[in-house]
Parts: sequence; structure tokens; C-alpha cells
Amino acid sequence: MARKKEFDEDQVLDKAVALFWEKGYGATSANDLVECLGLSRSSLYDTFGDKRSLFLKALQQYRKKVIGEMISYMNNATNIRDTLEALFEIIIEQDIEAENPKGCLMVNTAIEFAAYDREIAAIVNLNQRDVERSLELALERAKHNGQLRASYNPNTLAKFFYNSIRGIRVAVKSKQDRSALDEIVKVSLSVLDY
Amino acid sequence: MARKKEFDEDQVLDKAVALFWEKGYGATSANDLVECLGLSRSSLYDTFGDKRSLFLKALQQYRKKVIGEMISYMNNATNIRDTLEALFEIIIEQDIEAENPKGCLMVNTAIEFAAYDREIAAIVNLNQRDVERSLELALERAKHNGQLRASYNPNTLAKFFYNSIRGIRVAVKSKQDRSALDEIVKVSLSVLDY
DNA sequence: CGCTAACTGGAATTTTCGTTCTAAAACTTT
DNA sequence: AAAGTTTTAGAACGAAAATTCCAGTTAGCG
Repeated sequence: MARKKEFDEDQVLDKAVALFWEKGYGATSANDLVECLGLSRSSLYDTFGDKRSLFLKALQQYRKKVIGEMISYMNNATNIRDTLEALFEIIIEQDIEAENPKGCLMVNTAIEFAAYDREIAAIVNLNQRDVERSLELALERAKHNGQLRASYNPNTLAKFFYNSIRGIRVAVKSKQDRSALDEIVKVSLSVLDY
Repeated sequence: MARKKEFDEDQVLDKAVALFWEKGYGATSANDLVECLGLSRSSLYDTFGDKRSLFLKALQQYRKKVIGEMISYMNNATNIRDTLEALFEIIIEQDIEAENPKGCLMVNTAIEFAAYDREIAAIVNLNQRDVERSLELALERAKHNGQLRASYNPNTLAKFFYNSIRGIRVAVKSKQDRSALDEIVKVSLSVLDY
């Protein structure tokens, strides 16, 4: 036997996620990755293959961790309105005071890649499906609880809320006032009221 | 005196807009520009300076033409609901069957640039302000016509609708079903009903 | 015509990119 | 200690990037 792997692939991927998230794929150079991940160039290529493969693994990681957390948060929702409001709040909070707002890696990737790259478009759509599904389930439960009118369609509403989130994910990128974003959230949530 | 300019700067800019719109800034190379604009490399640099300057001029052009058209469309609105519905429809129609959906140049640019580039973030925000303003005015008129409840705030609603549009601009990039987008539009418009 | 400015194609330059390679150092196990 | 494998830093490479440069052509106007 010989030397063991010294770095934790999972931790390294977290760093890759952070980098791609902030800068995007194209603007992240191999040098950036070497500097940020704390691996040598050689180990990087040995372990992850080329840049695109690393990016794909980073997308997986993002789905697993960041989106996974969001989904489990939704799965624990009891009050739908409070939960959604808090979710919007978290999303806004993440970037509202950031020097370089990150937005959502999936949204960013959709814009940078999806129109040209079927494989990546598929990942973006998978991600969307998962998030919408968790929203839908929460809305379904709310409906059973009587928090939501019986006439509403949880699936449709889920798509609507995810679309609002997408919009806000773009909005934060160009440094907007928090108050403007809060107004959008308020109107979005108002569809629950009727 | 000497030879006149042979190309129409305005027409060339239109081509540049189309290219940046479809491919984004980073993925559009100088060679792409030379091929697509129909100018020699030298004329291109002589006329527009470097790539970034050309991009800034293309953003101006986009605002003037594409967004200008959208705004004048809103300014002619009589029925607010029909107008908004048609606007969403136009936006969806533009990309729903496209091989490489373009989305909105301003949204794309917000994602690619705005977090790092203040000047570009400012342009994106100017654009947003103009569009929201035209939406607000249309909603204001609708309010006076009794098409919209007096309790509604046109400015807030304008922000909300622009956010929905932003979300859809992202959504089309990864090739979604039209039906899903139509559902989002329906819920968004339902805000007008209460 | 002949001067001048606008254009052209393409070579040349300089950076930067992603990726591969090399040789040495570090660590684990036998 | 020896063997075997991973990791390292950094040099090296080819391709592609943005930009500059140049020699030659073209068109208007005196």
C-alpha cells in the first residue's frame, strides 16, 4: 500500500461550488481553481478530470447541499405562508449586502449554459423539478390543513413561486434595494390569500 | 475629402446586439464579431474601440430598440390585463421553439456581469427602472379606468410583474414546456383580480 | 488624375486559457 | 529501510483569446 488521499473530495468540491457560484464557469480559470481549492494543478486534473467535469460535479454538490437544505426546509414546513416568507428572506439576505452577489448557481448556469448545452440544461431542469416538487408538497399539506383554499392547484402555485424566486435571484445580482425586493415578495405571497 | 463610411453603424450594432444576446459577452469572440458584423477586424476596432466598448454600445442599442419597443407597447395599453398577457406571450413566443433561446439581454448581462461590474449593473438597473416605470404608468391608468382596485399600488405591482418576467426570461433558457410557463403567467395575472 | 481618408485581409503580437508533463518530496505500508 | 503511490510546484505546450499593425485597395473630391 501507499500514501492515502490527503484532501477530502467533498470539502474541495464545496470550494469549487463557492467559486463557480460566485464567478460563473467561464470566468473561473484553472488558475483560480488551483488557488482556491488548495490542490496542486496536477492533483486537480488527476482527481476531477477536466474543468467541465469538475463543474458538473460541483453542480451535483450544489444540488445535494444547498438545494438539499432548501428542500428539507420546505419539507419541514408547517405554516406555508411563514415558511415561504422566510425562504424569500433567506434568499434575499444571502446577497443583499454582498460585495459580489452570487444569486443561485442553477439560475446562473441556466443563463450561461443551458441554451447551448443539453446536459447542463437537463441538470438545471432536474433541480427545478425537485424544488418545485418540495414546494408543491408543502402547498398540498397546507391545503389539507385549510391554510390554502381548496380551489388552488399546488403544482401550479409551486411553479409560480419558483418563478418568483428565479426573478429575485436575478434581481439581487445588480444590487437592488431590499425594500423593492420585499415588495415583490409581499405581492407574490398575496396569491395565497385568495 | 475622402471616402465615406460604408457601413451603417446602427445596422452593425443591431448585429452585435443579436450576437451578444444569443451567446453572451464572454462566449462571443472577436472572430465571431468580425464574421457576423461584416466588418474587417481593423474597422471594427477603429469604429468601436475594444470589445467592452462595443458591448456597452450594444447594450444601449438593445435598450433603445428592443426595450424601447416593449415600453411603447406598454404605453399604448388600454386593457391592462390583455396587454400584460400579450406581453408575457410575446416573451414566451420569442424563445419557446428556439434552438438556442436568447432570453433577455439585460437579464443575461445581469447574471454574467452585474455582480462584478458597477457600470454594467447601473445600466441593468436603468433598464429595469424604465420598464417598471412603463408598467407602473399602465397600471396607474388602469386604476383610473376602474380596471384595477383602488387599493392597489401600481409601483409595487410593476415591480412584481417585472420580477415575473425576469423569472420567465431565465426559465425559457432551459427549454421548458409552454404549458408550465402559461401557468405561471396565469397565476401572475391573477394578482390583478383581487 | 491625384490626394486623402476609409476600408480590407491577414499577419503579428501578446495574453491567457486549459491541459499535460516532469521530477522531487511526502506519506503508508511491508 | 524499501517499495509503492500520492501529492506537490512549476515548467511546458498548444490552442484560442483580444488587440495591434501593415500593406494594399477603394472611393470620394479637388
